Amino acid sequence: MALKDRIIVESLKLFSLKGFLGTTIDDILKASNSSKGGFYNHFKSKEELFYEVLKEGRKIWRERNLTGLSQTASPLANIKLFLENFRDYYLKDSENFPGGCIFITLLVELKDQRPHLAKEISRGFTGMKGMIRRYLSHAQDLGELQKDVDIEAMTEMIFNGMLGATITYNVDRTDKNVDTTFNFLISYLTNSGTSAT
Amino acid sequence: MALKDRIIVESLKLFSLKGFLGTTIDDILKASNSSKGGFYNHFKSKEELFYEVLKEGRKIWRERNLTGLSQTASPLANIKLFLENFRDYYLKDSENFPGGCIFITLLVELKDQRPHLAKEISRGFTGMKGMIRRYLSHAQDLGELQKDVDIEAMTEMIFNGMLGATITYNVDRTDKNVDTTFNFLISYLTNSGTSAT
DNA sequence: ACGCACAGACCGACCGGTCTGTCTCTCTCG
DNA sequence: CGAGAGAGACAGACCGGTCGGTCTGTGCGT
Repeated sequence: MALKDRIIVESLKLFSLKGFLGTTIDDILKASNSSKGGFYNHFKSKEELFYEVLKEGRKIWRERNLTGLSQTASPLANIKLFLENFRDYYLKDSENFPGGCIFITLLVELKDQRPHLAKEISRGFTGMKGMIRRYLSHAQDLGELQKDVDIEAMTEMIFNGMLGATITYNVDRTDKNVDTTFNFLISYLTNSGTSAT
Repeated sequence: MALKDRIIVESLKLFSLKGFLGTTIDDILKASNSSKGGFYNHFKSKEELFYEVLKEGRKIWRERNLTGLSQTASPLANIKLFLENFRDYYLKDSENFPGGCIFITLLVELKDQRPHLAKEISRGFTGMKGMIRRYLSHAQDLGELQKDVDIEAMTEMIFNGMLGATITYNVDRTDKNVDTTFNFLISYLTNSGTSAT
């Protein structure tokens, strides 16, 4: 693998563990077996690396969470699959994210210290929340969800539940809590369906 | 106010905004209008300050969240009051926590960089989750909650929902999302009660 | 006169970033 | 085909600034 890619991949892991400001250039150089000259030949600053790492992180996020989702499947099935993907293939991907979800780590670290970088991260969260809302709304339109379900409240609840479970998992690294939360969300969706048993 | 207290109070705000490692001694000295000599006369290291700030933060947390809770009231009423306290008096306390909940900020920052400090923080979260579980369990014993309610799942859901909503609020500072989430949790508790309307 | 509370100069370590130099690959021209 | 010039890739010394922490000194209350 070429140096530039090696730097990005190793930085992704380091940022996930120590954040952006907490990771030094020397940390990155050691992990990617390079030097200052090698680094600044490919990136004009640490901040430019940030954007490239964010792009790579998002690519992996999509691979883990969006595989299997389809236009043809029902919206309700899609959102359940998304929750399962997130739980089984994203959260527990300690290969790419040894310190847990990199987006939360960076968002919390940078929101008041580098607002312009944090803003870029939060666009991803806005997008994810929008996706949840669209699926729910579409499901209700198709009659898959009961008419009296409050789409906005359910969106917030699913989103915040996922966020909280992610942090809990990042900290204690046990499956139990996160599995319990995701199972609750999935079964709540099932019970809100029109063919609830 | 004496210098030591001034340093602790200002550090609380700064830690909430920039984290522990992101806040420099000079930041603290400027905010508390002091000098190196003044600081190290009261604290033998930055890490010692951490513990004192954590203690102060917890004191404020208890003041905001536990007022009104009583042994005599019903457990279900207590947990609902707790949720309202958290939403109205703790989360929105930008006086003491201008950067949002200090415990989450510090936990995310330190979990892989200063594990022994993070461990101390996470004890607080464990305690809060235990409190929720005890209230729910007690409520079910008293017949306030339906027998088929899964206490463990509900505990995780409330806890993770609060956690997620707190981060969401820290980032976008709008009441709407957090209010929606807390209203959902409170009404879900109500609907799980034996006297549900 | 003694001791606590504080001020601020100072220290070695480390930060992000620059700069010079070397090595190697490729393209050009006789 | 081969010599040499140019360019990109990388190594590492170096720079000014900042970090947490130390040390000396000073003023003040007792």
